[in-house]
Amino acid sequence: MEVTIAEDQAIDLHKKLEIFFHVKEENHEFCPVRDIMDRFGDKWSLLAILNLGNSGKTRFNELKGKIEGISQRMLTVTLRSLERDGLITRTIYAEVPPRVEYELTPLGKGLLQQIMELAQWAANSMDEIVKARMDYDSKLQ
Amino acid sequence: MEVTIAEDQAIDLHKKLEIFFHVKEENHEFCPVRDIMDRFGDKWSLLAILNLGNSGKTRFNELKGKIEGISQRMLTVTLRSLERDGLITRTIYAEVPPRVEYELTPLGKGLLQQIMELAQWAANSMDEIVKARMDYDSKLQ
DNA sequence: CCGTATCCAACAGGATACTG
DNA sequence: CAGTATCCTGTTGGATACGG
Repeated sequence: MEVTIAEDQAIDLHKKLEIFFHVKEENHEFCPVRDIMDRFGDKWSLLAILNLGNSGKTRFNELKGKIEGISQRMLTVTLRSLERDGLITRTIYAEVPPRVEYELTPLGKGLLQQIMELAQWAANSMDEIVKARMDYDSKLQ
Repeated sequence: MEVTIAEDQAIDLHKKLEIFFHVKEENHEFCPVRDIMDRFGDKWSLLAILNLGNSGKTRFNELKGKIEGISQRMLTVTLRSLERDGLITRTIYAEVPPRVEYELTPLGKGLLQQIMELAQWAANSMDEIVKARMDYDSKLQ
């Protein structure tokens, strides 16, 4: 029974890969993995998404406090990029002092789900990776 | 019924986020998202994993041909890094000319599954992102 | 064939100072 | 408060040449 499930998953994965590579051949310019990495492979985007997911509607400096180590410049750059891609909204309130709030769009929440899956895999696999790395390094003297 | 499912998912996601941020607080040095990006946020790692998943056991230059645009240097660097983390194996055959084959480990196959999920999300969301971007840019004159 | 070594350009991103 | 502008450094990764 377990074997059957594993086999089904393997077949399913292989089909996905076939589709994926087929799409790639049809349209030479279109490669989802490259696109993912180009858009979210920077230092701060995923962390911003994650914190907005956890906190809901959040102000600029509030967010800056939550994302440890980010500079004001990079938070601005990151948020503008996410806004441009339709992953977050930016709401300006005409007050003094000014108030600006950021929030995930439905699209952004979809990405958050994917990030969480990946983060969970990473969390679960971390021990194994660290162990593999130590083994590898120890064999180089 | 649909609403119930959506609510369940929202609750599930929120629980995951709570756990995630709780872990982060307990161990200040441990942040899966940062770790993911540090390890796989480079230009070539995910593409290498993806191609090894599609092709199975693959030789160095064979892989170089499949990953469009990668230099010899970067393929070496990328493969070494993945090997160090226990995601791929490197098998050297004592022949002339030398033959070296790379293959995903079970751990690497697990990562592949995650990548595929993310790639599928990206593929499905690409139209929406492109549209959002065009809207954003058009509003800047 | 499968690398390593060296050099170098491009760019991400940090520090700092200034504004509406 | 929420940015923008400017400068500057470190790292990524491409090109090239060479070695086992």
